[in-house]
Amino acid sequence: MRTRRTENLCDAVAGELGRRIVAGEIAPGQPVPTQAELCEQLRVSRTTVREAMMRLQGKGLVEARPRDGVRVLPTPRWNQFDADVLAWRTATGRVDPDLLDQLYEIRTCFEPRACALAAERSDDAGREAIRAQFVVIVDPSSSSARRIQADLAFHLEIFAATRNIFFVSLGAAIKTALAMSFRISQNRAGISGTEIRLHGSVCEAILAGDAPRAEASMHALLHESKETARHAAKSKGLERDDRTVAARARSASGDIRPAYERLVLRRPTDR
Amino acid sequence: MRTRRTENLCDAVAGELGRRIVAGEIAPGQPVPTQAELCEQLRVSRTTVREAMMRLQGKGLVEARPRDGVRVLPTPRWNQFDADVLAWRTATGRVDPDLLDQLYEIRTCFEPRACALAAERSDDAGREAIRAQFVVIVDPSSSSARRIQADLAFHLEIFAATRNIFFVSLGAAIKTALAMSFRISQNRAGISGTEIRLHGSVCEAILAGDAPRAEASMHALLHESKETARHAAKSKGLERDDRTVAARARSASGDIRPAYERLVLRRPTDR
DNA sequence: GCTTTTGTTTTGTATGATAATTGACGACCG
DNA sequence: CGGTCGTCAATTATCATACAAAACAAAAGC
Repeated sequence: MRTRRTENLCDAVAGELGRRIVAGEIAPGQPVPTQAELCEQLRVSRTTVREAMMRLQGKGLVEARPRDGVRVLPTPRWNQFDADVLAWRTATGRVDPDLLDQLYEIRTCFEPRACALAAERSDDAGREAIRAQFVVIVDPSSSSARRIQADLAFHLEIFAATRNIFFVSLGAAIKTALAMSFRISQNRAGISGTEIRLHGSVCEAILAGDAPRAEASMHALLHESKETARHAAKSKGLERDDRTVAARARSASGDIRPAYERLVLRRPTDR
Repeated sequence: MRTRRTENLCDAVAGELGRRIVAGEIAPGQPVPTQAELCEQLRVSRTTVREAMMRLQGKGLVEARPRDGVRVLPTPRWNQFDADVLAWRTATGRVDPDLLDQLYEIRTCFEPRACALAAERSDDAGREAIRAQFVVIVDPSSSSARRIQADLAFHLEIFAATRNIFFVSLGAAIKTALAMSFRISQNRAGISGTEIRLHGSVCEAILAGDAPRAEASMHALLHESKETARHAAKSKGLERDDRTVAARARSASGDIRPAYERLVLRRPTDR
């Protein structure tokens, strides 16, 4: 794997504020605490707060103006296709059924067409990458986590095979939300036989270069998996996943300092 | 209109660097000048350079590491659906035919389905907004600029009518690129009769709540307009548009200071 | 009553100092 | 000869502080 660079302070602060905002703790139009207040609350310098704020500004979450402070922008201004924003939206610990529905709606636009393009344009390496992930999915000895990972990679490899940078970027953006969706679906029952069969159909069609069938199969797969996810989300709203639960607890308590310190594993200099 | 807040230094620097990067002046994997060098080149403080860098980092354009400096990430890591990134890509002054093709490819995924959803879900206000823009498009007395603006608004209103936040956000992201595309198509011949008719067909179908027809009409419109744009882009690559040409000239000369000063209309303190 | 001025609050920018990270190189040891 | 470890230096990361600029509000002056 890649060297996992230690998350720096600015990342942590941006994540903290970003999660608070997308969770709706500060309503659109409302002001975020002033930079001076955030310095105190989070025990970091104003430089760091400002750098974090710049990130949020770049994602369209907030807007700053002198004297008025920093205010949360209306949700249509948010860059919903930003990987961080989408990840923060799924980090609340509970499943947002609205998000799930809207996500399937756009996936239904994209993924069938991506399959068609992949069938037409993929090279040997691309096809092999897709096939390899499918093998893991059907392998009965795969653990649940491993299968979820492969399912995710399967979809991402299809995007990569389209040779259209927008599809690739879209995959990266929804990656986290996709993983959440898969976790919900495969909650404990594991993946259904129907879904495995449909994955196989998609895979075969792409390998065979059969664009229409690839498109149709993915369409069917999305329909099937949407129903599964919806049922799973309704019956029980995903309650374990350590990091997520911790985040929720912190968020509920309103206390950020201890959580922040846990996050970066050290304290800023005490004076 | 809205009060156009004066662009601040950090915005200008982020834009300058962002444009350089997406224009390919610094290849992926290559290092951006160090923050100290950028301070000198752009005549701004390191604070400002760093804040701009944070914005670029948030968009996945670059990654910073101590000792190694800031390096441009490979293009698949870029957030291609970020409004700024897409705007910078279209700010080069010349039309990138590859971008145009890929853009049409994703629009073909999205927009027909958006029309179907709009036909199913739009309320009176939404339908009226779409109709109003169509009226401007067909009005023979509309100026070219006005018609381009209305064409853009027409498509954005359709996204808004889907009541799916992802479509809305997508519209905002591709807005600038869409405008560029329209400018190319309507270069001097104006909008074609066929395109006007197809716009009408889309509009009617949505107002009538006829989802399949709305979808099909938009599909046809995209096909038609793609051909038009491709021809226009081939025959002549869009050569006027003051701001754009200025940006290209600056970019070619490699001199950034005068351009930057023009941008913010004043000099930083000379000491 | 209207305009102007002045003040206040908040973000914006600059500067300098110090800490942390990490790649490169070389010393040391097996 | 080869590998491991430590030292050094370059660069970003963080902090503290000061002042500038913008925007709004209230007071002052006509």
